[in-house]
Amino acid sequence: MRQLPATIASKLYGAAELIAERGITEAKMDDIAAASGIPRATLYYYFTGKDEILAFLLTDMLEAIAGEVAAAVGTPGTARERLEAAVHAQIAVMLDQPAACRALVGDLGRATRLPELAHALQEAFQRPIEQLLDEGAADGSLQVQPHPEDASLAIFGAITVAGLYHAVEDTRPSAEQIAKRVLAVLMQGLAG
Amino acid sequence: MRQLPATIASKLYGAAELIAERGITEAKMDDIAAASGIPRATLYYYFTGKDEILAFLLTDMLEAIAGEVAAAVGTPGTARERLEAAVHAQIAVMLDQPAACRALVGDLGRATRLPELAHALQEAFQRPIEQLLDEGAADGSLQVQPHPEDASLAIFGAITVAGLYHAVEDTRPSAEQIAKRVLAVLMQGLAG
DNA sequence: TTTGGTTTGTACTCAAAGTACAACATAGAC
DNA sequence: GTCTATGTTGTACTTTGAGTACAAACCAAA
Repeated sequence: MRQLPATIASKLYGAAELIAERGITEAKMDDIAAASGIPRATLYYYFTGKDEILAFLLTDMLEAIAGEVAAAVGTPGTARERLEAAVHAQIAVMLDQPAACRALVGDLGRATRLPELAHALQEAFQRPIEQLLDEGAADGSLQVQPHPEDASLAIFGAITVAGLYHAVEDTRPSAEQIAKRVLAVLMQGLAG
Repeated sequence: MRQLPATIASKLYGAAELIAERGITEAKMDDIAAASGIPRATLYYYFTGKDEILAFLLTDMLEAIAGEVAAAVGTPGTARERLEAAVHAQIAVMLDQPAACRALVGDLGRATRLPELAHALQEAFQRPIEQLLDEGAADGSLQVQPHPEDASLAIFGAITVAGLYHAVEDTRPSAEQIAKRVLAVLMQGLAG
């Protein structure tokens, strides 16, 4: 995939809705060209094929999430406050591009190989969160986690599924609402 | 899709690994036939196409999860104990068919329309869990949840992502291990 | 042994992904 | 200005594989 001009990148989001609606298989290259306003030949000039278009959307979103999460983690405050900020950040990014989210859940396997995704996720999300859990254990704002990898995975899952669900359904509460509710469960726990 | 003989259904799982590895697009109908030992023409006799094969794997797994979860929920004990049992049950089902899980995350959109999945999930998982949360609030074993829908979504997400992650990676702890760790976070919460 | 569903092989059609390539546009370099 | 690189796009072509058609064989039960 060639270095992508910003104009093209932004136009592509115009096709995300289409891909989300039909799935990448039913969204023909001609349709994507029409929906994005980028001629078919140009698409093939920049991308090796359909899958790479999806891959672009995915990495774009992962980078956005990674960036926002990193920013939130780098903020001053207790580990707990920063964790809350990170959760808000991820949900905000997802709800910012609901169509891309829907397109991606539907066709994840065509955007990336799953083990690579797992790896990218670790870098973008798990690692910073694990660090936060560590720091929280130190500053007392969070509990000590015997298995921080699994804890961060559970956190990521809770956020992501909640975000995706609200991106798929259109009954969309604000990002703040969702984050608040997910955090309520994650922070307080379920036990009575 | 015609009523499927058990012999065919079971053979299909033999193709799940292939589909997981290559993705449904790269797994050609001929390959699926070869991998499952079901002749191509027979596949087309029972299924309208590739997607329906995937749909079969999905509904099969959802039914298994729904069944096990329902059983766990129907058990005697406090709501909390039953919730823990339900979590164990879901993870056990997922790790029982890791290949099908991987195949499905990769190509969810070809197995079902996403809104329908959201709906099926509500029936199979969210509803029983919400009920459990209610009962837990009543018997004191679980906290009162102001937004049980979102709470059950977060629970589902935490479990599912943890399960999928371990199904994709091959560093597979036992279902019990995973369930225990996810539950530790969910029950105790993160706050210090 | 006949009838109706199941199972399977073979041959065919057709949509669309991807490729090839030429024409045109644009912008620095000289 | 004109030359040259690279970017942009239209058009025509190739190829792959999904799905279909259909007939032959196979059962199982009436």
